[in-house]
Amino acid sequence: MRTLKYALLGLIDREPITGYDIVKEFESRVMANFWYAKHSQVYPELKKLTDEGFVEYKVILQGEKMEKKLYSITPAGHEEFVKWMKKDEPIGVTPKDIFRLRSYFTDFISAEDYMKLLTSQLRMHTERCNTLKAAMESYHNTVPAFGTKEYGDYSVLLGAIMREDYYVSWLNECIKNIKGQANL
Amino acid sequence: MRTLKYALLGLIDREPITGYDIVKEFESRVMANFWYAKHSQVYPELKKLTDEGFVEYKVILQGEKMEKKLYSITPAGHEEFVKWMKKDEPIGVTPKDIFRLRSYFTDFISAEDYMKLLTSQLRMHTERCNTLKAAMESYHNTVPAFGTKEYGDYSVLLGAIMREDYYVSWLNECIKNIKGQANL
DNA sequence: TTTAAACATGTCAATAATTATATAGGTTGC
DNA sequence: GCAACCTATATAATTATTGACATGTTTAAA
Repeated sequence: MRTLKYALLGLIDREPITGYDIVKEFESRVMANFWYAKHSQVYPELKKLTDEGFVEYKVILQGEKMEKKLYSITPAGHEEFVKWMKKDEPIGVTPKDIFRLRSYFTDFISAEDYMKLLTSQLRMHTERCNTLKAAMESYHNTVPAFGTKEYGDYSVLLGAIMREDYYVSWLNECIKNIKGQANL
Repeated sequence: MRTLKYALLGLIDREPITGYDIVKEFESRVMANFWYAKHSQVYPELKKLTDEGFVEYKVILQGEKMEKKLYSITPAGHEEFVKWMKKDEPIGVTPKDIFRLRSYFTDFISAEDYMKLLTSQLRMHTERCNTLKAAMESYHNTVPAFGTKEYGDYSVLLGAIMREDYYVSWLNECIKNIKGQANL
């Protein structure tokens, strides 16, 4: 399906951007909540998109010698991206989750050991949740206007917070269930 | 990290099982909620696990001629699996989500077109959610005892329902936000 | 001034995962 | 009898992803 292709086209369509800055976007608080790629995947894909005529670049200088490639979208690239944006896709397989895999096999672990894992997960997800909620505060309880970049940011941030909230709830539910049975 | 390895070891550790039935487990209502693999990934992995001495198999006959391999765990395999079960791992990167990628780029789509996608997603996730809730009814509001296979099933099913519930809530929130702005 | 961190781009090998192709036996119902 | 579907295993080709290797520049702080 080559989804990375569309992630790159979208970013480049917004404004000209370098490969390096694309990677930084993937590492950002907002984008990392639903997509990411390492630079070793991004640079080859940019090359491919250039070959296909969806993007183009001009070399600019940073300082005296250091070159960077500023990518921008071509008309063909914009068309390709907008076409993909409108496509309604089936939800497909649910994402993999290693901790759930362990939870499924709890018949091979003691309640004590599993409880340690649960509380550790709870701590980590609570922390991530708090980070996301702190980021949300910059919106001051106002939903940005649809059609702006800010609305996209807001919308996925809201989704990420809700996801972490539910995960924390699930972990708490598991802890409660086991405590109710085993007096730990 | 070779997580598939541990998914297979766990299934085989419970009771001897064929590759075909492992694939069926991955497609089942319960396991598909957190892990899956195609047969083309499972068979080579089983071969590898056999070479490594973590599992072994005996050939049995189905009918007159048809052979199948019944895999069972070795002591080394059991040890390897239990060691992994106790391992506390960082939560790592959040799972990728194509619909969220589209939501992030809503500045390239009309409110009408995006609303179509939202309602379609809502329909699909609601349906999945209802299927999961129907499966949950078999527990008759009773949490199975920790340490049983049933507890593992219950625990991940609960998590899956909570996940779909939150996703539906997020979609509804998005729909509400856009309706509030655009009078669609 | 030197040095550490960030900027900037790339390739390669290995692993992980998907899709497609191949083969063949077994069961059910019409 | 045979078609449709399920059981059962396997490989090939392709795509996705990671981690390591490789190289050099610029900036800001110590």
